[in-house]
Amino acid sequence: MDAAAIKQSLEGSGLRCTPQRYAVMAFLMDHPRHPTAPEIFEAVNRADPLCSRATTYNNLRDLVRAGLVREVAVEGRAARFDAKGVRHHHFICDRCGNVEDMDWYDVPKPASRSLGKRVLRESELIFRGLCSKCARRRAPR
Amino acid sequence: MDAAAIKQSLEGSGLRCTPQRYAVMAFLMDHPRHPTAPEIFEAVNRADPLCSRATTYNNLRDLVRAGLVREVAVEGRAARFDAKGVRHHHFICDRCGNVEDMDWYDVPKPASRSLGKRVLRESELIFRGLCSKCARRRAPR
DNA sequence: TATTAGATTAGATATAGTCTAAAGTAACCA
DNA sequence: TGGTTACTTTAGACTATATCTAATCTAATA
Repeated sequence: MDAAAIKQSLEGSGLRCTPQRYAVMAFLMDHPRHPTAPEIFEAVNRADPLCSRATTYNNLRDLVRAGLVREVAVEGRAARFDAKGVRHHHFICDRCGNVEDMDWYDVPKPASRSLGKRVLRESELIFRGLCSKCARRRAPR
Repeated sequence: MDAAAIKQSLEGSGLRCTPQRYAVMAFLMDHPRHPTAPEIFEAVNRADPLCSRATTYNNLRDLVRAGLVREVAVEGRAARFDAKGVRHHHFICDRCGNVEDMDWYDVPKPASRSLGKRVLRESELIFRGLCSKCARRRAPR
């Protein structure tokens, strides 16, 4: 996605396109591997040493609020983020903790009785097991 | 679940039943609301002020490794835990962040082509939206 | 241009989790 | 029983992650 498109999606969501916010968004689109907040900060701050931690975190929050970015549900202590692009599920490796994307498919919704008064917005799947690298190590040949 | 049963499940998993480990396990069984690690520590430490933070965290790790406790995948910075009992999915409220249990049902597995060399152990669902309390506040009446 | 709302900054602070070294406890075996 | 060993706990230091604060800057707009 090019600069103009990013700018447009920010402004379309009511966010000013500041250089710092742009940098966060661009990094997320270039790195669809669910980077952690510290990784994002480190990368953005390396490119622009004046961009502070607070700004990076503020922008991540703003982008999530605006619906342009998703915070990924994983265990582990650093928050992980994902620019919303193609829908996908997640595979979390039991052993190394890596989070990988899995093809999207629709999931049967819960019975409305079990849903109660809750308002359902979306359903995502988390698969667990061993990623291909760890599976290879575990059962070599 | 009574004391003997907890003791038995610990020892059946190769863990000594120490007073501190027992306290963590008993707290999790009594509070199936996915408490955070700090909440667990605070409760256990209140009952037994000598039980240290390191011990609580070590025991949580041991219980997860032994398969008696599950670490719940949520965004947010404090780890949340859940004694393994009845299988269930999770509903996370967009607004207040609370994690609630949802009835279990089996989920279609991913195509083996998309799975590749990964080894799948389990699949769990995360529903997102508004919990009943927040839904009421949002759309009163 | 003046006003105002929104953003950014550095650094302090808060919160969560891990590590260390010493001491304590339980299992086991001669 | 006593000795050996592996496991466990403890307090507190330390690290990592995230948020807050107050001052300053920037951009939109009247």
